[in-house]
Amino acid sequence: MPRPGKNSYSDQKPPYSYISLTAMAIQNSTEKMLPLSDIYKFIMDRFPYYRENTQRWQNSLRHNLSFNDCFIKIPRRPDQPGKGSFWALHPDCGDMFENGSFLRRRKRFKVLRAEHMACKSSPMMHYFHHHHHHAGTKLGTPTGHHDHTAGPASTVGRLPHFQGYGGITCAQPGGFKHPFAIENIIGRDYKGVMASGLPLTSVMHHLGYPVPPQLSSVVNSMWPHVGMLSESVGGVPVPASSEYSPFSVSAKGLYHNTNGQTLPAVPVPIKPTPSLGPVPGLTGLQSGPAQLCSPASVMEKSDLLEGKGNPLHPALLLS
DNA sequence: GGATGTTTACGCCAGG
DNA sequence: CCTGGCGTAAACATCC
Repeated sequence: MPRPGKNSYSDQKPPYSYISLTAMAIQNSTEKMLPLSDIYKFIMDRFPYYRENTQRWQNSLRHNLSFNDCFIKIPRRPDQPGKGSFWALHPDCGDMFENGSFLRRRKRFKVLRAEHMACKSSPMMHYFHHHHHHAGTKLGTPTGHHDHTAGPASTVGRLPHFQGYGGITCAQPGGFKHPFAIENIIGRDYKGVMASGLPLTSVMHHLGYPVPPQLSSVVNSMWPHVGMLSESVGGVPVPASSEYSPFSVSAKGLYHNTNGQTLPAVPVPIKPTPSLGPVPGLTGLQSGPAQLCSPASVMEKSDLLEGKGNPLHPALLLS
């Protein structure tokens, strides 16, 4: 029984990974993208646990942003001052927490390495025919430890969904050379953008450069953070309500539902859920600073420690 | 110089 | 027991 007062259970470590915390913050934003400092702020506002040891967890969080392909960096427009880039969710990362656990995903989202190479050299197939075998130069850890960095050999051919930006990103039919030199437009940031398989047009659009309408419609359909520039998307309906679904990391999966199957917007816990419904409860967060609920509320908190079990957290039980 | 990104390395641990 | 996801430390680089 936690002492009522300064330190109560509410500053236990929340049962969320940095990835889920960051995804929450991004999804909660109206533009679906946030600068790093605002991600920090979101987390610290809602989780007292993260008001301490900031150096430690913020380093970890930055590591996650860079390391995980599910996060993409979007450069600031000239009219948007501030430090650092915006961070958004890769449109193809889908529902990363469909297993109901916000601590561990079923599978790490990785962008095919071949997609990166395809941007540099059009014939790409020979890349992983040769390279992934003597990849010991850089990707294999020197000690022969297991491959933490999930190199291309382990992911190639493993992602059935990454299809469809290739046409937009760099491999336009007939070897399309982008009309504007993107390297000049966005400077050194183009590297990170291209490396994440980000559609070229979205960057151009975001930066205020003209984008052919037939391309921008595709872009808008899967890039809500680039949207708002043209509200009517030709032919592709953007579900307006689902973008605010509680913790709607999965909502993006709806945008390009490959087949008829639509994913549930709300992850349903598979793990033993001791009490309460499956709603992870982020519903009221989309607008406004969302006051924290009083610590008298529902949680069991006995098994919250170390994050085992129920993915609910009192700080998220809002609205 | 501090904030922001990138990368490598390693330990822990849950699941298959 | 092995694999892979995650957290953490740390050493950089870059940009304001």
